[in-house]
Amino acid sequence: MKIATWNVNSLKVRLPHLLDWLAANPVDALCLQETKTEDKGFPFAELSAAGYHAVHNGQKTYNGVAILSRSTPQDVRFDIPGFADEQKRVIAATVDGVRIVCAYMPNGQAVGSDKYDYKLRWLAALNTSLREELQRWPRLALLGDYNIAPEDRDVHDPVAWKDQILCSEPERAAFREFVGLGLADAYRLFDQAPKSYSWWDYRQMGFRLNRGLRIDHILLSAPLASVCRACVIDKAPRKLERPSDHAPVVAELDLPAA
DNA sequence: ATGGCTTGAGTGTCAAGA
Repeated sequence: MKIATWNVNSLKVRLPHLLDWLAANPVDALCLQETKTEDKGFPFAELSAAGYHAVHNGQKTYNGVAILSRSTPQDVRFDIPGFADEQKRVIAATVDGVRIVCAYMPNGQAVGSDKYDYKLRWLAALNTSLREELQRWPRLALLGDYNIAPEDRDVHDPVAWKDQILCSEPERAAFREFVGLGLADAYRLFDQAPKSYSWWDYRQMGFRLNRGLRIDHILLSAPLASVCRACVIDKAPRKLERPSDHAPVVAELDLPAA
């Protein structure tokens, strides 16, 4: 079974890239972030033709998350239980017996801003909700755009980014709190090339100069981490014309797919 | 350089991303 996450930065713009990528990478579940559309603009028909079910927590202009899957998604849940939030950032579903939680975590804009406070409250609320989710579904994967670079090795210029948004210590502590739930960073279960990132700024030739951050992650509960065989960042779509600024991340699990 | 690109909204430019 293969599971993946990709912040597409507008599904309408990126649909051709998405369909091409799915054809070349037939994963069993794909989490999307920043669909930036409501259901009426969501390409259910095109994805169905490509062999994928889709569940979507949509929002116009900003945010919006979806789970695509080959098998029928079950027990679909939206948002964070008990956390009042107008922003559509979470959708969860069970696919082939694996609980898939798709999250577009807040950016936070700047350390100390109102949005930063919201980010930290949001991260704490998600953590609380995952505690219960794990009780019910021990085989759980938390995939998405975390908007957190967990360590300095996930940052192209750790000195310039020190204590900045995406890299601040409270954000990194929140990431470690997810790990503290018993989740493992799938990417770090394996040897990886240094300077591996999942996002590059559109400006200043960020991708060509590999000025990036690793902020898109797949965290796996212990029963899944123990059967994880590989985790890769696929930079190919980032090289296309009009790319998303994020690359997909894929984890391969030694589990039967439907 | 509260900048640079990109998107969506909407037809002016601005908010937001990371």
